[in-house]
Amino acid sequence: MGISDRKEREKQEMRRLIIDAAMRMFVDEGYEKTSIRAIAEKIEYSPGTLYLYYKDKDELLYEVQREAFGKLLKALQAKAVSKDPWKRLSQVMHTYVEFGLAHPDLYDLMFIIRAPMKTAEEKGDWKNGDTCFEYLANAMQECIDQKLIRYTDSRVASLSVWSLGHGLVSLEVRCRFKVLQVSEGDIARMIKKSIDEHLRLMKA
Amino acid sequence: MGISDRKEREKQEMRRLIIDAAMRMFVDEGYEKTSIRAIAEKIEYSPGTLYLYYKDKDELLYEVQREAFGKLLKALQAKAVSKDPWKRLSQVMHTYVEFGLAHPDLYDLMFIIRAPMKTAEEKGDWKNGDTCFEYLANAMQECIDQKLIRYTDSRVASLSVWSLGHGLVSLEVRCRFKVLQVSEGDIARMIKKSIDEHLRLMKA
DNA sequence: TGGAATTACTGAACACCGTTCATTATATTT
DNA sequence: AAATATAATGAACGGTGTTCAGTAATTCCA
Repeated sequence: MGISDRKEREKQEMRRLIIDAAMRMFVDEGYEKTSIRAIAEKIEYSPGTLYLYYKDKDELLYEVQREAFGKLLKALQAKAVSKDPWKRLSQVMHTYVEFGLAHPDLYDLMFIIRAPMKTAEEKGDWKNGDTCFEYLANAMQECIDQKLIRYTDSRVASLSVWSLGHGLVSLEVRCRFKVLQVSEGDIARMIKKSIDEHLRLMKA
Repeated sequence: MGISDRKEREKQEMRRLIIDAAMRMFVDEGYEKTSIRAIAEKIEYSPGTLYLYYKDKDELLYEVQREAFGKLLKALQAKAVSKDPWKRLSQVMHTYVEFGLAHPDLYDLMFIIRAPMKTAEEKGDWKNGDTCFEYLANAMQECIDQKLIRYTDSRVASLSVWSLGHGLVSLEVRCRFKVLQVSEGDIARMIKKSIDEHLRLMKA
């Protein structure tokens, strides 16, 4: 049946059109400040139309988040590929933090804002987010298997390094490091050093 | 001049009335979900009146944030008082994380949400926030002076432990640890362990 | 003490927001 | 060509933060 195929294709194209516009606007203006009306205007449809393709703004964000995790995953697959798990762990961390600092608004909607998790809970999984975490967890597990680090519980170890990375990125993008009274360039250097030092301390 | 004294006193009382209501409601419902109208109704004034005492919602948050940091500071002064800087460092970290997990909505408006920093930038300082950070920085500096830890740069060391603590709390309160597929109780234990392990690794 | 001036407060109005739904336009099927 | 099914619309609903002309209360001064 050719017609329903085309209909399905057109529907997917419409969803793409919406998501592309939404992603660009979320990144340019932030999630909260981007209105459904503004997205609709950008793609030259009426506000109501968006609701024929996505059930609410939260679902829109869920999709954008999924794509954002896809980007992070691609970055990991490109830059964190060392066979040596210890090296790979370091690559994962630096890639993660660099991604966050380079795309603060994407990072925001992936890891900081509250909204999206509503839909994520309903759908029962955190698309691509899971995969990104596994990337870290695998490197960590291999490190422990090969007794390269001083942790024994790989879950706690993963929790720690992820939290450190997230803490560094999120305090930075939310301007909380202003309290340090240090120039932006210095902060960037200190963030890198912070990761390296932590990895150094972990080393068996 | 007694009258203008009383006027000033009444003005301060009014500001207290507003802030107390705002804080309670921010904590109960969150910042975004608390409307100016709702605060006004709670204290039985019209919405416009609030604007005679605070210039916008952001300034309201700035004040609430200041009080929240006051609470954290009090907690630190109560629970992190060991003479031994190493012990004190551990007390600071555990107090910080316990505070965040016990008061997630306060923590939210202190360290996570974007809004308040606008006013903080205008006012040029982060009231009480600075003092809380100094509490950590001092303990850290003493540790380094006494060569108790393997860091050399106290700023990087402070950055690291704060980021770790913040990462743990904020990923938890924003439900990102769901990816771990672990029960809430276990996560709480892993968070504590994560801090202890990190301190252990830091030890000289 | 009584009228003028100052201060405090109000609440309707403005320009937004996410979302819904009866209506209209388009496309497909019979 | 008419009937049906699908797609899109945009006005309307109940909400938001904020402003401001108008009113009520208080203080001041003759």
